Amino acid sequence: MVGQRQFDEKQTLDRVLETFWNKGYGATSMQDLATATGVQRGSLYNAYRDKETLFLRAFQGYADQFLADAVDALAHPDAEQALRRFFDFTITSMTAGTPTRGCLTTKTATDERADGERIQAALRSLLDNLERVLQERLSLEDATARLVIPPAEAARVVITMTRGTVVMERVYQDPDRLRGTAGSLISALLAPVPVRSGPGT
Amino acid sequence: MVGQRQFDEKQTLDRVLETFWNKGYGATSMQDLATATGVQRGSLYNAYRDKETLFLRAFQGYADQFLADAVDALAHPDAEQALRRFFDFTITSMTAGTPTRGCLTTKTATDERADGERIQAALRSLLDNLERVLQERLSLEDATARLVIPPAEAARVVITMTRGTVVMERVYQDPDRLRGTAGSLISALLAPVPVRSGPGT
DNA sequence: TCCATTTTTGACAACACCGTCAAGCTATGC
DNA sequence: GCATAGCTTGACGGTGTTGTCAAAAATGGA
Repeated sequence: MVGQRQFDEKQTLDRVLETFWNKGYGATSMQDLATATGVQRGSLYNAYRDKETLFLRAFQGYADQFLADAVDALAHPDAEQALRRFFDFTITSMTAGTPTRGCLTTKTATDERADGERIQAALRSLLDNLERVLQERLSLEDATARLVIPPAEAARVVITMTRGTVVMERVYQDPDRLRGTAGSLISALLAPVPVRSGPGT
Repeated sequence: MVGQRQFDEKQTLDRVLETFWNKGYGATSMQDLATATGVQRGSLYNAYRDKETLFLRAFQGYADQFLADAVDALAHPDAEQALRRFFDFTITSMTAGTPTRGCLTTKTATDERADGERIQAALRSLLDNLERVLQERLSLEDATARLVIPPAEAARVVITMTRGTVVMERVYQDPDRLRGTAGSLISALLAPVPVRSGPGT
């Protein structure tokens, strides 16, 4: 292999992701990415064809990590705790940085200039996967025993709610408020732990 | 008064609003607004100082109307129907147009280029007002009788949820799905109508 | 050592954007 | 009818953006 790539691809994609995350897809220029990565604009074009393709590369890494972290958060034996950890994870993620960076998926979804079909598909894919793992967790018996609506519906409500918290974060910049609202939703979704009067069914 | 304004201000602001709504704040240029309104760019600068001020003017009209429509939707004697109408109104609003225009408030909130303090304040104001009218409605007795969480918390959950549906609309473009998710949330928030065994308290 | 291949680099064309400004126009009030 | 204040118009400077390209540099293999 001659004429090897002279920049660290992983590190570059990390910084590209960070830049897109902070500034949003539409507002990020190739020059911004060049500056952030230390890789010349021309090299980025050469390596990734265009801005959209570069975004998709970076987004893929983000999506994989996000999904894995979500699965981790949900892996708690108590359904209520699992949900709380799930919301906590998303809120912590979106409120990192100064100023807070928000949620890359949501920012991109609402960015009029991120209207490429491939980008839309990538967003759908991530949300579909999140809904799937959430539904799987909520289908475990400890969850179904307390859920006041079917797991599939609850999963969709929770996913939609996380998207909502992202928007509220943008407006109010108050993580505690978000956690409070998430807690309220959890209270509504889960009935109180049934008092067991014996080793019944 | 000499040298009168030569364009219809109301019509102009309507078209400005429409353009911002369709394209988003950041992606709308003054030239776009000039083209959409038929008013020259220079005239717009002369009349409204700059893009942000022009946006605020147009947004004020939008916010007033939105709030009034929300109050209308909530003015139903049955709490469940009131909530359903509320969600229905927001979903209908955001799915109008082709392609669907989404929600102006949410698009603006997540637009990195709409970071002016006045814009942020305008967004907060609208959401605060919405939360207030929602809380008032949910504090009526027919609602409190069925709500599984306090009215203030429920109002915040519902507002956050509407923001979430906006994002989901961007990604999936499926109004029925949104209505379904809203319905699921309503089911969770409201306990079944209590069976009255008599004219008790 | 030298060649072939890929990357890097800096410059380029074309376009869009913002905000300003001087000159021209218009309508009101005298 | 005319002066004048305010609106309109078109052009300008400066900046930023995207994507391309030819020339230079780097590198592994023959």
